[in-house]
Parts: sequence; C-alpha cells; structure tokens
Amino acid sequence: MASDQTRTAILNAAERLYADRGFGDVTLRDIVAAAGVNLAAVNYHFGSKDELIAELFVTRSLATNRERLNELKRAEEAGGGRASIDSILRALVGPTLRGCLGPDRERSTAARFMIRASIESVPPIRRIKNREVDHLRKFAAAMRRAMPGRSEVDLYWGLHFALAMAHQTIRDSERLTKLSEGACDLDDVQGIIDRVVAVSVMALAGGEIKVVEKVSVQRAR
Amino acid sequence: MASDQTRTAILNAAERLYADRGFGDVTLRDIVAAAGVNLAAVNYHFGSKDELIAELFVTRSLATNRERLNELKRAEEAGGGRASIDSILRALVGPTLRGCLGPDRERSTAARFMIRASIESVPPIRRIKNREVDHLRKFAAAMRRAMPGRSEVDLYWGLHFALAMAHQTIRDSERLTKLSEGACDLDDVQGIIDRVVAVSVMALAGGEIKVVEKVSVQRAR
DNA sequence: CATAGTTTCATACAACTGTTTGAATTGCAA
DNA sequence: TTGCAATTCAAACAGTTGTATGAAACTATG
Repeated sequence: MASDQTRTAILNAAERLYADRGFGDVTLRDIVAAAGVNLAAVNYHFGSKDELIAELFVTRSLATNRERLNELKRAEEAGGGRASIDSILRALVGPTLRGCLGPDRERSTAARFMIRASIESVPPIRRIKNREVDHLRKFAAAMRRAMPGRSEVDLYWGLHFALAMAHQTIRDSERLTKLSEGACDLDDVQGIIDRVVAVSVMALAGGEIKVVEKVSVQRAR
Repeated sequence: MASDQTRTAILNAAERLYADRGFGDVTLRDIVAAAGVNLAAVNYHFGSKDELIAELFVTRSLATNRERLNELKRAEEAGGGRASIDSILRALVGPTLRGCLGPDRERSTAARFMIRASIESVPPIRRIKNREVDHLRKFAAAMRRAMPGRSEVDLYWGLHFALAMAHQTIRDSERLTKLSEGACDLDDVQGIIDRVVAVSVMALAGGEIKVVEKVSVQRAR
C-alpha cells in the first residue's frame, strides 16, 4: 500500500510550493517534480488540481481552527468559564503567528499556506471559505461575554483588526523589516503576538490600564 | 493620432479587470475584448503584458503617493510645520480607503487595483515595489516629529498596523459584513477611517501602556 | 494626389496548461 | 506460481496563453 506515500508526497510538495510561490504560478508539473512522482498521480489520487487544493485547505483549516479553539477553551477554563479579552485574542492570532513567523519554521508551511489561501482567492477555496465565518463567530461570542458593555459593532471591528494586523504582519514582514532596517524583530514571535493583542485590546477597551497590565504580566511570564 | 485612444482604452480595461478579478485569471484576450481593440495592440503599444502591468502600477503608485503626500503636507501646514499623529495617519490610510470603499466607487478602480497589486505579488510589480519603502519613510519621519518620545520600533509598528487594518478592511470587507450580519457598515468610509486612525493612535499614544510593557520586557530577559 | 510613417487587423506560432489514455509495473491473495 | 487489482508511467490530448508576422487601413505631410 504505497499509495499513501505518493499521496502525502504530493500534499507536502503542493503545500510548500503554494505557500512559497502562491497559487498563481505553481503548475501540476512543478508539484509532481518536487514530490518526485508522476504527473498523472495527481489526477489519479485527487481527481483534479482543484480537488487537491480543496483537500489541502480543508485539512489545514480544520487543524488551525482546532488549535485556536483549544487555546480558547484552556483560557476559558483558566478564567473559570469566562476568558479575558486578552486571552481570547491571543487564542485567535497566536496559532497562526507562531506557525508563520519565528526562526524555526518547520511547521510553518501549513500556516503560510493558509495565509496564501486567505489572500489569493482561488475558486476551489472560495467555495469552502464561508465556514470560516462560523468559526469566528465563536470568538465573537467569547468576546461578547468578556466585554458585555461593548457594542456588537465594536467587537466585530476589534476582531477584524486583530486578524488584520496578524495577517499583514505575516504577509508583508519583508516590508516592515526593510522599512525599519531590521529594527523590528520578526523573529520575536511572542513579542509580536503581545503587540498585536495589546493593540487590539486597547482598541476594544479604550486604553484602560487594568487590562493592559494583564498583557504585560503574560508577556513577562 | 488615434493611438492615444487605443492606449488608454487598454489601460482602463486592464485596470478594471485586474482590480476585479486579480492578475491570476485575466488574459490579454480578456483585456482587448473589454477595450474593444485588437489583440496585437497590447504588444504594439506596451511591448509586452508585463510592461503593461508595470506601467499601470507605476502610474497609479505615483498618483496614490502624491495624494497621500498632499494630505500630509496640508496637515503639516495646518499644524504650523508639525502635523499631529492623528492627521499623519489619516493622510496615510485615507486616500486608499476613500478610493476603495464607499457607495460611489467611480474612482475606486485605481485604488482597488493597487490593493490587488499589493496582495498578488506578480513579478513585474515585485521588481518596482521596493520604492514604496522610501515613500513610507516620509511618513515615518513625520511620525517621529509628531511623537519624539516614542521609540523608532514602536513608530514602525504603528505605521505597519495602520496600513494592515486599512488594507485588510478593503480586501476582506465581505467577511466582516457576513460576520457582523451587516452591522458593520462598510459604506461609512469616514467612520472606518476614523476607526482605523483611532486604533492606530491609541497603539502609539497609549503612553503608560507602552511603559508598562517595556518594564515587563526588561523583567523577562 | 502621392507617399512615407503610423496604427490596426486577422492569423499563425510556439510554449505551456490540466487532463486523459492505455500500457507497464507493482504488490498481494489464492 | 498464477491471477487480479491497485498503482505508476510515458505519451499524447485539447485548450489556452503571450507573442510575432505581414498585409491592410489609416493619417498627415510634401
């Protein structure tokens, strides 16, 4: 049963290539060359190029969502059923940022692939991506519990901005490095997470120091 | 001299198509069909597809930068030589947001094209885009003057986050609309600009917050 | 009007895309 | 071993891509 070997070789090669170069200019021939398998193997094992992409996206999407929800659950348990806004946002942006940035990018391929997928809206993915909203709704609900005084609209914008900062940091880390001439350390993942979370919390809490102190405590560990 | 007519027809059609559907799946034949000109006209007037894209990007890039700098200059004059951090950030994200969002998207094609260009990194554009850093440096300098007490790193991150929120809002406005079930009004451009600027200013001006964070950093090391 | 230079056009080209085919090979059960 | 299904492979397919060609149509100047 060597079929599994070929299948996973294709999946791994495709994920890496898509993560590195985007969906636009990666051909099936590139993938099979990188995987060391025959061209027809893709269609044999997956049916079509689109189905390969879809499988890749679904698998990784579920994994990322699971990781986020696990972290959210841990935060809620630690807080006696109600997580702090700080820890909620940390659960939201932490997994992706940790996966994409930092010096050890072993697992990062998966996360970088997801970033690509969230940027280049290719048809097979677009059809699936609607479910992401349902996933984010869980975080919106947790945020509502953490900040009952805040309006729905403010909460949604806060969530949106948190994801925006995280994603853009991953996508365009190069520009920030150039602009700051290396002063902004993109390898300090924990620092980046702290920063993104701190700004998001400020945006939601209107700059209350109490909340912020919590951030600093976690950062110092 | 009807050549100009054909040239601009191609430029307009290409810009609109690229803005709407991305660089990935817009062919020269799509462009010439939309422009109502012959297929060979593109290569005759621009040399190649890549040169067409490059010209489009350079033109629009200069226009956007000019608009931003004009707004920055006005803000600096109004402030007697030193613009407020608020107005600087407004000059940075305002033009793009106004161009891309809102109910009257007549001029938006140019701005949406620029967003596409900043997302899908196609070779002819990638070669040019390094100049953007020089442009952003002017805003970084203005921010430095407005907040002399702030560290360079904090300023760069603030600039980076401001752009991140603006771009993501344009790019993924659909998700926010769905998530909030229409509660977040993407047509209220001025409100969005205010929101992005407010959060960015908070991220930069949250004085005590940053101090606390800095202390915690020292403790952490 | 005539003519030189510019612009348009239909058409063809070579390269590349995802997909299919049918034969060859493999691994395992009888 | 024999037989059979699953898998791999080289080759070819039809479609699309950006680009090139050479003739036709046009424009403006003498």
